[in-house]
Amino acid sequence: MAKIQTPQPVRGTQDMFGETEERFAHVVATFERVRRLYGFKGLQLPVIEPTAVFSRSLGEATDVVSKEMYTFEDRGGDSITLRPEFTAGIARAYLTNGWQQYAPMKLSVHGPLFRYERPQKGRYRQFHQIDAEIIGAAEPAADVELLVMADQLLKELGISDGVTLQLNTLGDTPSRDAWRTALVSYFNDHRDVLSEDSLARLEKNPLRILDSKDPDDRGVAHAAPKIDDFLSAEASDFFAAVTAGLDAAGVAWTRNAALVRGLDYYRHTAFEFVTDRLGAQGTVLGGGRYDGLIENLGGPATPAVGWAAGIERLAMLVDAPTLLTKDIIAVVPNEQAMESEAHAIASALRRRQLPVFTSFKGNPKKQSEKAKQAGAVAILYVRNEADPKRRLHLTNVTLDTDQATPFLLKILGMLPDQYSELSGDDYRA
RNA sequence: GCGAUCGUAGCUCAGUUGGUUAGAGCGCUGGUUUGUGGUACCAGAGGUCGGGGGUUCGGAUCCCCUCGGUCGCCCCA
Repeated sequence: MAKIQTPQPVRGTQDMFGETEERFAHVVATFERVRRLYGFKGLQLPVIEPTAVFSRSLGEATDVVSKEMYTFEDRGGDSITLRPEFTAGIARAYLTNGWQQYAPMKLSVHGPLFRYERPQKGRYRQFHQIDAEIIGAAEPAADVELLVMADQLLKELGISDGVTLQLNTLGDTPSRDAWRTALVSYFNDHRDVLSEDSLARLEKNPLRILDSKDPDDRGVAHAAPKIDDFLSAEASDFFAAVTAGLDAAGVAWTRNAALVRGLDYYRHTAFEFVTDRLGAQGTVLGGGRYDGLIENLGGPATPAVGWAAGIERLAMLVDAPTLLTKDIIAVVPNEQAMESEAHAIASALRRRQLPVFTSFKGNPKKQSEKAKQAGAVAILYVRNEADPKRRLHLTNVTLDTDQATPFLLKILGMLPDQYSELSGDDYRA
């Protein structure tokens, strides 16, 4: 009989467990806490959307739309896409639910996203982001609040040290278009020195040449026309208001005039929190203002700002969590006959909110070893004694001597009434 | 899509210029010892050497193809 081949996981997906999972959960929990501090409402959105949601809003020519989307036809013949980002889906929900009535809206989401790319460090085909958006606010104060929140989040995660906020403005639509035209003409005059990649960018996304990694491009890119020379008075004032707001809030930032965003819909503020600790994937959180997006989806002109951050990338930067469950104890029956009583005691303690480790099998010694591996601070042995008062014994494993007695009394207080006494000893000394 | 690199037991890895029955540690199972102190010892199970093809008397080892992991380019969080 042929051996059954175990199916392998889909490339670029991950099974998170143990420390990896704890780091991930810690990032999400911290985000959920911080976004509430700023009054952002939570959202749960579909993972699948009509393909047009993304193709119309991100720009047909972008890599995401042209070659990275998981798109398929469903049984009814409709073109469906697994979301490659949050913003477009949020904009769609805003329009189809009539949320204009709530504007301005502060929204947050987190969950899986899908992009068909070659996996590498900090990059997966199914990856996860946290995301915050303010829709329907044209004021620079909205940009500032989002950035202050991002800054606080990174600080609370304890990863702000190696991370810097890089800030730029892309101007309003007239400014951006004028700048873009100037860039195309400038780079066309310097085709001879541009790298092969950048020649392709010149056709598709000339702004991208500015942050090219190719040494050949750096010189020309550095001398390229600056957005500042094309900013309208309004765009200039807007950016000044944003930077003034950040300064007032005590958020550190650096200007990066070469910072551009990959997707078409960005205007005005563009920003990235960048680190050098993640190999090729330096951006840990990125976003900006996208005043044109909602119009692209057939809605009214609606100003909006937002950012997203890769949970996996944040999780890799977080210090190894020392958040192993505190005060977990193990309940071990001294012999087979005491097994059901031991489990009853374990359940009683758990109902009183105490984390309890139990084994399904093994002699007392094996169970004790397992308990220690699981991080139990103490082991409660259930002995085969006729007198309930003599039946329980607590052995301290890792508690300090001065903590041991209060802990024993705490456990005694949690036990069912028939156990009025609890002996104890300490093997640490 | 392109490039580099790796792929031997559940895990981390040895395996010398190609040479009999492919090894270790940890983990797992059973047992002995012990004072229920992350003890020590004994025994055991577990491997299509990623897959396919080729060269050879003989391939884990050399060659080709393929699949997968990792890292980089592109792009992006």
